[in-house]
Amino acid sequence: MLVEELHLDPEVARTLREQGIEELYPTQSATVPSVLQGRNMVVAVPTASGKSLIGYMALLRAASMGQKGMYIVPLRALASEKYEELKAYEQLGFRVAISTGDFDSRGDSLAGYDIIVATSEKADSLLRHSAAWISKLSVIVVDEIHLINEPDRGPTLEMVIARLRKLIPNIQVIGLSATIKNSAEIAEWLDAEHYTSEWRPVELKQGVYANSEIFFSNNERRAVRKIEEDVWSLIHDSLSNGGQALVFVNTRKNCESAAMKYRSQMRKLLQEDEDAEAVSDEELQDDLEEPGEMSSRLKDCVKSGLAFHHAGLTNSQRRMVEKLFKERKIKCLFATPTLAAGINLPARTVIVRDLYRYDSQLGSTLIPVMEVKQMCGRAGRPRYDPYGEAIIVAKNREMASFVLEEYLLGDVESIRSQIGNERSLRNHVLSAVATRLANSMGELRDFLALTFYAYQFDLEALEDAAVDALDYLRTNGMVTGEGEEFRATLFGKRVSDLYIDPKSAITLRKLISEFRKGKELGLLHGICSTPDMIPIYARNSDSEMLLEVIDNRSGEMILSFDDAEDDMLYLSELKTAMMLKDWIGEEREESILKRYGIYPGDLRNKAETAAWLLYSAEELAELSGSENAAEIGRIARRVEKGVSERLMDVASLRGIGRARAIALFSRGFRSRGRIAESTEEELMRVPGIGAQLARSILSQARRGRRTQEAKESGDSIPKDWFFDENS
DNA sequence: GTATGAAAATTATAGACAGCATGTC
DNA sequence: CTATAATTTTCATAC
Repeated sequence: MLVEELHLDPEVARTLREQGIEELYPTQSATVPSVLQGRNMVVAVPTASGKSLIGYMALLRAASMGQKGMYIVPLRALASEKYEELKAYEQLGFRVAISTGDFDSRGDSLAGYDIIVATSEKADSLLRHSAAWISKLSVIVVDEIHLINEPDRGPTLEMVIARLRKLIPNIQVIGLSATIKNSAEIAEWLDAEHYTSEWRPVELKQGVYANSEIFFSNNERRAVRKIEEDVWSLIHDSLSNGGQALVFVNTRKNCESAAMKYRSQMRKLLQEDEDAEAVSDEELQDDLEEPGEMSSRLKDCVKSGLAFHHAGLTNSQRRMVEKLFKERKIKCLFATPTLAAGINLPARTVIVRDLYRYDSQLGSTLIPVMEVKQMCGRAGRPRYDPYGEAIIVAKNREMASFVLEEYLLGDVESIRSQIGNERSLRNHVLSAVATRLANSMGELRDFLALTFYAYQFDLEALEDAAVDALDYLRTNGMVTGEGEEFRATLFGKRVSDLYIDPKSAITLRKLISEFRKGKELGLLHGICSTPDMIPIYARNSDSEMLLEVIDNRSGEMILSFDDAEDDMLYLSELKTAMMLKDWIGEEREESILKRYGIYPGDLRNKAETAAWLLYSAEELAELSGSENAAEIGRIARRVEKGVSERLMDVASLRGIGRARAIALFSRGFRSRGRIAESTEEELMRVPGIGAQLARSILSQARRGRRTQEAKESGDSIPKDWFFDENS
């Protein structure tokens, strides 16, 4: 179908043509006309088959009628990707915004925008804050709607959809899904049309490799020349035909060791290829320069034309690796599932090396068919590759026939609502009550009736579980009111707004009242014991050291080891707390990474989460009138930046983080005042500070001197912790 | 007693959202 | 088809 047959606004049609979209893909032709009539739609098709455009059309239709639309995605990185794509439509006069936890469009409010891209949690948070513009939404596009099946994050997505449908009964819902067994059931739940297809713009050949031979699902076979070992043979096969390879493995360690292992072969291969473009030194210097052994291994690999990609990399390292792969300066990439469902990074050849993955609950398990399909779906770059090839590696013939049967020809799993669990209900029941969506059991029931759970299973059971959650919230002072009517307390409302788990809030409350000077470790440990923080893993060999800390520093703790339900878990929490303590000490990052056996990405993630929880603790402390609020706030800011008490003054300058604060301090610039008295030339002699930054911090320091005193603020008014109600 | 090396036992294991106020080389 | 790689400990053997 041609774009002009859609009878679009001529301006919209012209913009599409400018992007090279003249003719729609079959998937789009089959769905866009209905979408443009305002119908609900669930589209379950492979990745990279032009799903997003279906959503964009719905958003553009709404915008051209003066209404708002929201595009909901599961990852921050995806939000940026969609935001960049949607910005192309700003020339039509529409305004596009992005809103995620770490990045917001400039401007005070989202009210002035026509299209808003947000993560599911951010969308939930916006709903909790009851922004007035929400009622102006006329369409939501839910990308990767099958993630409703995720135990941790699925409930949020499901609740956001249910809430928006409750709030705006006529809202148009576009659900974009991977191919799953029961996508029709999702469509029925949403009163939507249902479309599913296996069509892709690039042909995909899927096969199993065993004994130097690939067996394709279409019954073709191909022998692969064996070079040293199986995986390298497959990579070599693809690369020597001008392709790129993306190899999925099951652990970070495997990911790195595989990349390291093939460096020399890769270099040899690159030397034979004349038009191979090497990675320049500047690129290596600027963007991959991070402390730690992993970072130097990564640099080593990139120089050889291959790389690894997992969540232990910092975000800048990840973006850099992705960019180099897109530019074809990296020919072969080993990845954990980070790349399976993440941003769009296709390769000619996808190799699935491992089908088993360790699960802390179940031990070693086969990974879901859906996930393998997602990985395989990354094969074949539209417009560049003639076809894509996805190959699953099997140990032997028996395994190969199992793989063919179950993974290549078999059904994809069904998805199930996950909101029934305790954690999900205490979170979302609180938010429903706090936003006045549900003021009584009847209203709560009406709301729950709109969930996929109620559609798929049974509203009665859900209601019973919700009553339990409500009791929990009541006994812990977050919900009040007897009998039929209930409402959130001030405490409950704040917990909902801060977006923390009610269970975390209860821990924070204890920490706030029992925190004293000298109990920083205890505070940090308490933060690490909340369900919102996933602690770093404590190895067996860490136990001795950790138990010693418990013996010698029990005075610094707030939650004691003796009361712990799970000893190993307590040790993990304590280890995480100690890592954070070092982070806000002046320990070198490199030695922290080594001491705790973690990667730079983990350190940043834990610090970010801890800073958020400490900020929440500060807010709750203020709410209760606790005198600990200010001190907890200071620790929150230190964790955010990773600096010690004495570095705080210098680190409060914009552009100065951990490393530069230490560098400045050690060269005598110990305060903003001291910096204000210096010159740009002097500052530039400090490593890591260039001309631009020197000018910026100098002017900040000088300006800051004048406004310092004005910033002193008064104490908060003490309020009853438990029973103070919403007005 | 101790050096050596192979075999056996043990250890460890993917990912990533949110508050709030603004922006480095 | 409830895995596997890396690391540490154990143990047999030779000197």
